[in-house]
Amino acid sequence: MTIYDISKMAGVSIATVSRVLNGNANVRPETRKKVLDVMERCGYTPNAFARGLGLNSMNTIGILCADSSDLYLAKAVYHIEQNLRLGGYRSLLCCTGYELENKKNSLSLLLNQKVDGVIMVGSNFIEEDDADNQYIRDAAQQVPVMLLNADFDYPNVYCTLCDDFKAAQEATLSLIEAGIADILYLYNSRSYSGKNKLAGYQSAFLQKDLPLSREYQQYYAGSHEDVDGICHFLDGLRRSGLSFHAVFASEDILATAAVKYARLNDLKIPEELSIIGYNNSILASCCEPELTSVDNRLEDICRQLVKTLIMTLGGNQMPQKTIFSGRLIRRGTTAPLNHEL
Amino acid sequence: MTIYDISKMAGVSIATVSRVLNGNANVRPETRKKVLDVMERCGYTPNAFARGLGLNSMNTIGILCADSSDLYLAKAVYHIEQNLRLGGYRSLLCCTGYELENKKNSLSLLLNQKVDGVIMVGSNFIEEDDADNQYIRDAAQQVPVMLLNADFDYPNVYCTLCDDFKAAQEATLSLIEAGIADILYLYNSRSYSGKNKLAGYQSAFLQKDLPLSREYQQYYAGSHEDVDGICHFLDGLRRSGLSFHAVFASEDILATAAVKYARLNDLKIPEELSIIGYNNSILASCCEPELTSVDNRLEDICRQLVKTLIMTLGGNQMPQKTIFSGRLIRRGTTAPLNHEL
DNA sequence: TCTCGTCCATAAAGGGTTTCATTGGTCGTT
DNA sequence: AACGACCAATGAAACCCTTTATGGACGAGA
Repeated sequence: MTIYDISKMAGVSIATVSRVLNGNANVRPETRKKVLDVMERCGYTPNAFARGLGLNSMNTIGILCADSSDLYLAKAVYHIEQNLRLGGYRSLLCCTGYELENKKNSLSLLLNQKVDGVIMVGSNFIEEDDADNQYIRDAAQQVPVMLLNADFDYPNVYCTLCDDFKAAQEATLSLIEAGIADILYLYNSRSYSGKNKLAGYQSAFLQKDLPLSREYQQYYAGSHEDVDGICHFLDGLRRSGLSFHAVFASEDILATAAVKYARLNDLKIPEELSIIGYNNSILASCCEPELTSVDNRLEDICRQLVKTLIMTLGGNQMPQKTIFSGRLIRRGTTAPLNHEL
Repeated sequence: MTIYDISKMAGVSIATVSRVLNGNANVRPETRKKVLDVMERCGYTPNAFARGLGLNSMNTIGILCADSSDLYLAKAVYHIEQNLRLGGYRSLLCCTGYELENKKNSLSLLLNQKVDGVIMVGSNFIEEDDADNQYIRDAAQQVPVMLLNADFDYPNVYCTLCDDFKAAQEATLSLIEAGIADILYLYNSRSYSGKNKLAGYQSAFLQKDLPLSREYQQYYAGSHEDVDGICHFLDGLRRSGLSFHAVFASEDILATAAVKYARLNDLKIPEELSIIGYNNSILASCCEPELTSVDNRLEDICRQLVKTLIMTLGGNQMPQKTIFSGRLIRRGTTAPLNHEL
């Protein structure tokens, strides 16, 4: 069942059928109806490959993400897919892992598949050594490249992100203003956004004229999902003599581990240990007490990112950077406002 | 840069170039090398659309899942994508939500896109009223349809699943054998696998000649992610006079809420309340104590499912049903083996 | 009559795959 | 040595199904 069959049955040429398919205005209403009727009757759908060949597009966007089973990335992928589909695009998902070589391979896989655009989910796609980012610049030569939560200045690369610096600063300030100065910053990523969070934490101390100690900025190198490992890590810090009355974590899972650590060591939350997480994920509500966490506007970011992409593909000029403000969601692991210890 | 350019530069016909591209054996090694050299030098990659048109396939599989931000479904999608990519296939992701109409729409979206196969992730794709499942049968007419954790008997439909009945039975038995008879079964899905779990729970009571009470089988209708809502739900049950010393939940999130409920009510785990979850997700390790949970072999299932699909696409005859056995992972929310209350 | 729009058809891309025919060489037979 | 059978390697051309540029037919208005 091809466009030829339809054209014959409707008594018109294939060009007219094509015009009907593509909503071209130059078709008399009667003709249009006739063609549509035949299509309907035959259950005809145009061949997607032939269409792709003709239009050089199958309305497909490539989504790159390191690990779509990660709570945060999964949510991002979900919202992106939703928005893309509503905009008439399909989502080709590619999980790359965290190694540069794999990221490059996955990217060229998508480009070979002739996607109309690429979305990179997570700031881990920006490499430390800028020379390594050539693969992004190369891709941007072919299609628009959208970065979620990363910042990269290059033509045809569009960034949509949360101001993690400010959000982290605000979260840290809220702890300081509650009278806590020994705040452990616990993080597990040195990506672009990871760095910004750390910088935000640091800036809060500078702003309050408090001393900043390297020992209070701890990087956890283990698996994202190893809650016990994180607990032990915290335990090790305490045993090594580090004393802290608050933990600010770069991810909810780290904060969750901190809650568990407090539980295991009979520390009262928030009186003896305040905890702030990041991402405001479902883990926040799984904790007892519930986690205070930074909401980094993932849903808004995804919506805006896809909107920018679709507009760009439509030939519109769009801003290359959009920044959202995070916000602190106060729950049970921090003292309520106006509360003095 | 087309196959014509390459053929000219290499001094062969396009047929030969195509043969080289597709690994056809009937090409002299020197000729092959010559062509490959030219391709390399020109950085040539064949046009995916043209290829799709010629082969009627772009090696793409459609993945349908209700909500890829759901912890469990996200993991499934992740493993499926990994295995597909390793097998040389691309993944077109489509999140459908839980409404039949949307599932149908998403499915025809994928079929119009001419995917080589469809994977439905989650037993919620099987409808209660079998007439509604016509959309699956229709799809199976066009491409192989793979169901994850669902059972559906129809030509060209392949099912890979966990024996949830047995796993749930085993989990329930382990509680009974620890001396607990008032076991609340808490579930939030009436899908195929949800029903099997419930039946497994029931059968354990029958097997032990214990009375089975409707009141101990509670369906939670609220949001998957509303931990507080679940807590309140449990609280309501207790207040209404229901007494239970164990909770067996059809999902870890429900079990997590039960842990929280115990915490809020100062119930000792597992002495006063034993809890078993399902899926053995990361939530299990976020709890304190850690959740005993049923591991339903998701990773194995995904691997097998994709293997079956790829073999089927390769023209091999494959079994239409593969069943894995779940296993109970004992952790802190149940009494250790040989422990008598 | 000439011009201009509207509607539609013809045919040419678009870039591969694949069938079929052809060539040239190897091998076995007589 | 001559011949035919057979096979590996290759090329020409058909085919896959659209989109779209070009231009023709036709009717209306000047």
